[in-house]
Amino acid sequence: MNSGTERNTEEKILKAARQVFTEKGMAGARMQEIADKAGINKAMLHYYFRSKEKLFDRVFKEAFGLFWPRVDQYLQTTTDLKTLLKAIVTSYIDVLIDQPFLPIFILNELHRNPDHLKRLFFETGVDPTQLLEIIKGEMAAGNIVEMDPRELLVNILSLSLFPFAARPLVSRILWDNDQESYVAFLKERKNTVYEFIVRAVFVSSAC
Amino acid sequence: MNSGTERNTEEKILKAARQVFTEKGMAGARMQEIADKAGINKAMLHYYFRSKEKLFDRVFKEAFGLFWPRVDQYLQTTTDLKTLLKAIVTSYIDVLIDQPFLPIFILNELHRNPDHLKRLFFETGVDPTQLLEIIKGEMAAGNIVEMDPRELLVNILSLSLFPFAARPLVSRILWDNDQESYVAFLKERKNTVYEFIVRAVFVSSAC
DNA sequence: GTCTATAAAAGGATAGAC
DNA sequence: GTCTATCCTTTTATAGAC
Repeated sequence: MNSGTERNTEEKILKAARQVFTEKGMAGARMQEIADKAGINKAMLHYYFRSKEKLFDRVFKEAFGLFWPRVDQYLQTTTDLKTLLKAIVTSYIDVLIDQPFLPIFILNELHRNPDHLKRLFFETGVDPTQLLEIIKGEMAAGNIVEMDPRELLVNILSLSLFPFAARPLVSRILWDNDQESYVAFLKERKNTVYEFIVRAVFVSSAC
Repeated sequence: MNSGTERNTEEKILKAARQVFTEKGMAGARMQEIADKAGINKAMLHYYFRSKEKLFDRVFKEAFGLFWPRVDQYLQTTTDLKTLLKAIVTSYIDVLIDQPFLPIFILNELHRNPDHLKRLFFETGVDPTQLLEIIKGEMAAGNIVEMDPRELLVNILSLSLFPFAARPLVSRILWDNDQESYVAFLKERKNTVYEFIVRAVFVSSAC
C-alpha cells in the first residue's frame, strides 16, 4: 500500500496550485513555486498530476464552477425576478470577496485559450435559458422596460464582476489604495447594484 | 549615419509587439514570435529595445493611455453630465471595437504587477476629480439620486468595459459564438448603456 | 543596421535510489 | 510516496561578422 498521506499531499498541491495559477495565470505560473508553496519538490507534482497542463486544467475547471452562478438553485425556490436578482448579485459578491483573483483568472485564460469553454460547456451544464425566459415574461407583462433579455444579463454580470476584475486599477485611483474601505464598498454593492438595476429596468408604479 | 530604415524598423517591431503582448500577455509572449511578425530576427529586438521587459513597458504604457478615458477633452466642451456620459460610453466602445484585447491585457497586467500603476500615475496624469465634482453638483441639485459619486463612475466603467473583457465567455454562451451579431450588440451599447444609466440615476421629472 | 551563431539561464519532465 | 540528480527543450540575451 502507501504511507497514507497521499490525499493530504494531493490536497496540499491543489491548494498551492490554486494560489499560484490564479495569481500568475498558466503562462506565468512556475512548477517550482507551486512545489515550494506545497512544501514538497517538483517531482511530486508530476507524480500526482503528470504535467503542468493537467494540473492547470484541474484548477481551472474547479474555478469556473465557482465563477458561473448556480442560478438553477435559486430557480427552485422562486421565480420572482427581483428576488432572483438580489440572490445572484449577493452570491457573486460573497464568493468573490473570498476569491478576488477569480474573475481575472477565468477571463484571462478563456481569452488565451477559448477552447477551454467547449469542454466546460458539457461538463458543467451551463444554461441561462430559464433565467432569460423569466426576464421575457416580466417584459411581456409590462413590469420591466423593453430590451434584449441577454443585455440585462450582461449588465448584471458587468456590475457584479467588473469591480473585482479591475480592483488594482479602481482601488488605487478612486479609493487611494485603501483596501479596507474598498472591500466595504464591494460589500455594499450587494444592495447598491441591486437597487441600481431595479431603477434601470423596473417600470415605476409610483406615478 | 545609418541606412535610414531605423524608424521604419522600430515601428514594425512596435506593431508586432503590440499584437503579441496584448494577445498573450507579458508571461505568454515570445520574443521569437514578435520578431517573426515584424519580419526581422530576435537580435534586432534587443538592438532596439535592450530587453523584453523594456519593450513590454513601452507597449503597456501606450495601451494604458488608450484605455483610460480622456475625460479632460470632453470637459473642455461641456459640463452637462448626460452629454459627458454619452461621450464617455461612445468613445470607449469605439476604441474597444478596434482593440478588443485592450481591457483584458491592461487589467491582467495590473493584476500581476500593480506597481506599473505607480509609474503610470505620474506619467499619464490620470485625475477623475473633475468628473466626480460634476456628479456631486448634479446630486446636490437633486437631478440624480443620492449615491457615492465613485460608485457611479465604477458602474459606467463596468457596463462599458466588461462585455469586452468577457467576450469569449459571453459571446459563446449567449450569442452562440456568432461574432458578427456580438459586435452589433456591442455597438448598440453606445445607446443602451447610456439609457440604462440614465434610467438608473436621473430623477424622473415625468411624474 | 542587420544578420548568424551561440552563450547562458530557466523551466518542465523523468530516472532511479530509498 | 518521496527525494536528489539530471536530462532536454525553450527562451532570453549577447558576440561578432558583414
